Amino acid sequence: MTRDRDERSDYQRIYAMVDSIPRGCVATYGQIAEEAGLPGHARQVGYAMRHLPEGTALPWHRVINAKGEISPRPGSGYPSQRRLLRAEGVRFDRRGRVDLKRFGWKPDF
DNA sequence: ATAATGACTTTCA
DNA sequence: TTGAAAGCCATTA
Repeated sequence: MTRDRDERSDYQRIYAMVDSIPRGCVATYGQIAEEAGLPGHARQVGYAMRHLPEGTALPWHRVINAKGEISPRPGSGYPSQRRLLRAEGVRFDRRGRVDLKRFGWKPDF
């Protein structure tokens, strides 16, 4: 995975950003990518998440797409993410969408 | 090396 | 409001 000498490269930044998301908040892929210094790399953020091990301590469940919904990923983890977010105080509306206006994470730089 | 893929985003209809 | 199309770029084959 090209992580032999570029350990603190893009992926590490992405992971750091995700890990910096406060509890009870959510951030979009594009937001993370942009704040991580990777404008337009929203997809790569998703790639990074997909490569995460199952036992990761990273709060990947706080990362959602621009629509405010959970991104449809393969396998089953959708209900898990929904449950985790709800356990943190994030409210979902009828359609299963999160109000980014209220729960959207504001990076402090 | 090129081609296909995807846990995205934005814009237009 | 929804949905389709194009743009985007690292990763995979």
